[in-house]
Amino acid sequence: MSLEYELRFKKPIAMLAHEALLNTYYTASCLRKKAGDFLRPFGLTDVQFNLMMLLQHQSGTREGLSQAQLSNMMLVNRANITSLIDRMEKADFVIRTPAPSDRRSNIVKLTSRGKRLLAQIEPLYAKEVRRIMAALKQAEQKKLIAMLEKIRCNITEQSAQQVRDLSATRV
Amino acid sequence: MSLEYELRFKKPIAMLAHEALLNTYYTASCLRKKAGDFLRPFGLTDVQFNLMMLLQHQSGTREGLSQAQLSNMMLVNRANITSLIDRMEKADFVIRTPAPSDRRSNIVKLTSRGKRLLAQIEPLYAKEVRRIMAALKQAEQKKLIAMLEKIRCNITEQSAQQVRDLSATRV
DNA sequence: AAGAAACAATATATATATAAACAATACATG
DNA sequence: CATGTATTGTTTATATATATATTGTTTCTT
Repeated sequence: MSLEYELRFKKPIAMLAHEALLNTYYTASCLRKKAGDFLRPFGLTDVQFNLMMLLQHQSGTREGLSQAQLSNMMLVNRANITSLIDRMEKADFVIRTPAPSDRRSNIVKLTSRGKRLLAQIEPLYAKEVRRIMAALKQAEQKKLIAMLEKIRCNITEQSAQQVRDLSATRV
Repeated sequence: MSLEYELRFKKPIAMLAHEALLNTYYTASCLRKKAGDFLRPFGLTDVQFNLMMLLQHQSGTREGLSQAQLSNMMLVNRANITSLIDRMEKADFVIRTPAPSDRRSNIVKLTSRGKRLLAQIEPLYAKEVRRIMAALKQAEQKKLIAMLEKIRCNITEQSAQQVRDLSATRV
């Protein structure tokens, strides 16, 4: 099932590079939509579940992560972390506690309700992830990861033109 | 540069399948952010540019596409298409015209301003897409596309459990 | 130690995503 | 031809994304 077919395009995508890019974007979109459908019955969005997973598995020696750490880990900027955690605190999934060492910082932790819910969802989620990604053999999954890493590497790298533009503005 | 490193994870992602999924999602996110940065100086968002590209390259014999066609092609639902096109019409990039055959339907077309802007941006955009995707050889790009298609195919497919659930509700 | 720079969280504004409900129109079928 | 059903676009409500500006803290420099 090609992208063109799925999106009912009338004409093929002219550039292979563009087709690869659009496929990446569209697949991520489909994965998000699927995650949303899966999580909705539990009263969670994909972003909220992601945050809870981070709190559960990426906390350091002490429980919890600061909002800044969370926003770095989630691709969600600080502005959104505020309202996201507002909503999750209201739903009693997480709680803010002041950081002992830095009065600017909040440590976000899972509540017992959050932990219970996560423990319930996680095995089902893992099973569904495995089912979907079983489309690819393990070696293919590794290859996919490597290719996507290469692309990200080229995104961050500035083009020669951009470097020239920047140096021009500095004059 | 692994995902774990880029997102400053303290612990590795336990499941390969999950790592592949998160890589897909994160790479798409980076691509969108890059597109946003690239298009902002032109006063466009990535979604708006995408819509203009569809109007330019996917119109049939007659110029323009209906809002329903556009929303199918964009992963944006009808609700959003309305406000999206409101904004773009306000900015004089597109215009709604009544469909001759169906009084429910609007045909959306590029304005001359929209066409001029697109003509200006498109070659620069194509160049940047080629630069980024040059991280992969052509054969690799094809392989990437094929793998992503396989994943999407597994997303739409219902799991055995879901089928059981559905048939249960029908009783 | 005082000021500058960096950082954490919040607030605000705009632009998507997504679902759900609704009105107008088109269509299928008895 | 009448009626039920599907489709198109709009509206509303909630939840992200994103950038920018602001406030309170911390850290770095001198």
